[in-house]
Amino acid sequence: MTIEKIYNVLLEKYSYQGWWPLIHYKGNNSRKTGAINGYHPKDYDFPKDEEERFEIILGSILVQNTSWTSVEKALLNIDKITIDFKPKNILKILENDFDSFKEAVRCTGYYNQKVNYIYNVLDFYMDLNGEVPTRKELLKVKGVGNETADSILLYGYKQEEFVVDAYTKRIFSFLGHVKEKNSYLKMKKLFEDGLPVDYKVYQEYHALIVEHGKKYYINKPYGRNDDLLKDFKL
DNA sequence: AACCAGGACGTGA
DNA sequence: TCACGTCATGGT
Repeated sequence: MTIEKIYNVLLEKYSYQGWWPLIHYKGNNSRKTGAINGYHPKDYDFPKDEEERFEIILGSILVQNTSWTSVEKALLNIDKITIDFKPKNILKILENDFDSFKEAVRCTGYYNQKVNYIYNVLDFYMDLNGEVPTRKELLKVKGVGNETADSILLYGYKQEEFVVDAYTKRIFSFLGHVKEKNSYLKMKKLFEDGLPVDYKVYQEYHALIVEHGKKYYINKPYGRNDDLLKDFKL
């Protein structure tokens, strides 16, 4: 009940976020905290093809504990050394020009392991043959944890899987909806139980949480200046 | 000049 | 399970 109410407050305040950003999407989308381009507010009909889907998957790995500005740079770097973002051709770059690829993603940090993670996901993706992966299958891939799996499913496959991130934990523990150290799955369930089962709502809510988190939940004590959601504290 | 970023993994209690 | 160290570049 309250979870849904907070969604409406955030949407009212920040409006539509247009996640997941895609580097080749050119629209009327001048933006916003730490973001550059590629957002597509109110349009939930993504990904439109395999290239966009795999760009989302690549981004979900690269953005682990990293700002999106760095990820966008990396994606543009990759774009320069590949024909397109089809997994087949990304794999080709990895096999034929490993060092260039590594250099392309260096700016996102942890680049040694991220390159390996990307290879693992590629390998996994090829075996799918176009099928939609299950959450359990995704989690077996080394480099894909809870949040990355849910991001891939929610934004890459329009599956109703709510994404929980660090800001989600900070905001909703500040509000008193969860205990400080609740497990990922417990928090995920809180949102999935409190919302209509709709991938568009899930996509928008997570993006709004990040936007709000960037504004009030970076510096400790978290939420100190959160004038927007203070009324919802339990 | 610490501190954080749209985390995940391996280890040892 | 759970707490903690590690991975690393770029911003503020």
